[in-house]
Amino acid sequence: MDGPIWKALADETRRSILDALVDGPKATGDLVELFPHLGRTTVMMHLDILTEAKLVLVKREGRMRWNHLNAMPIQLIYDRWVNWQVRDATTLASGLKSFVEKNNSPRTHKRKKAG
Amino acid sequence: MDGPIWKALADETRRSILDALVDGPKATGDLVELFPHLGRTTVMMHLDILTEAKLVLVKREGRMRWNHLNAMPIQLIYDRWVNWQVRDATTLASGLKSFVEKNNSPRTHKRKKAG
DNA sequence: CACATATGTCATAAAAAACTGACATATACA
DNA sequence: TGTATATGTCAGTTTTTTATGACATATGTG
Repeated sequence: MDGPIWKALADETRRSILDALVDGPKATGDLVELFPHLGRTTVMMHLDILTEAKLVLVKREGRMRWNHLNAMPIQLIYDRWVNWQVRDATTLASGLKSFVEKNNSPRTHKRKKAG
Repeated sequence: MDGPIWKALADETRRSILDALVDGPKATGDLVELFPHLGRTTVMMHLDILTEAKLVLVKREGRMRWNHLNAMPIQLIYDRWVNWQVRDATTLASGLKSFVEKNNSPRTHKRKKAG
């Protein structure tokens, strides 16, 4: 249900795009210039993904496409997080807290490093 | 920097694992039983990703591995979100709000549906 | 020790996501 | 109309992620 939001936020480039939109709406071309290492098609694909997640709202003016930030969907994530916090407080009180303090780098088995 | 957290949360199975751990720590085998459509190796891979993101903390007892939820990293995401909210309030006041209300389904160009 | 159990590691296959070039459309403006 | 500009679409490759089977280690118990 909220899957698309998480997927949208999982990519570093897309999070950067959202950051760039915090100061106000930007045209697609303006955004493309912010990512010199990426092609225009790529940036547009990221914008589509953000738009499907409703994190970006699009307004057209002539041949310009203005991309607006929409922070509302993050509310959903926030709600989920609040639930965790409340229940986690209980978990901490019941013994996990001391474990966390004593056992900071548990180091499980190895995983191949990405790249 | 907080990339691993977002990546970890992007997957539905991993979010379910975190939900399952809210009630308290679980052994790896217990978690495997919660996902009958997945193999043990797969669940362990997800646990590794969650552990690297520090969303899950591991405690060993004999041959048992107890996986604990750790909600702390979400605080980082929360902080980022709060900043957005504050600045978004400004954005809304300066005209985006009426746009959002009038223009609910902007519908950009088509993207192939996943699957 | 012999055996069951729980977890750890590795190589590989399948699926999904990221990225791109080439071409298409649509608007502005002389 | 002709041309420049900004965005839209498509087909394809590359990279990353997800998933799994086969085998290894490590612990508990008779």
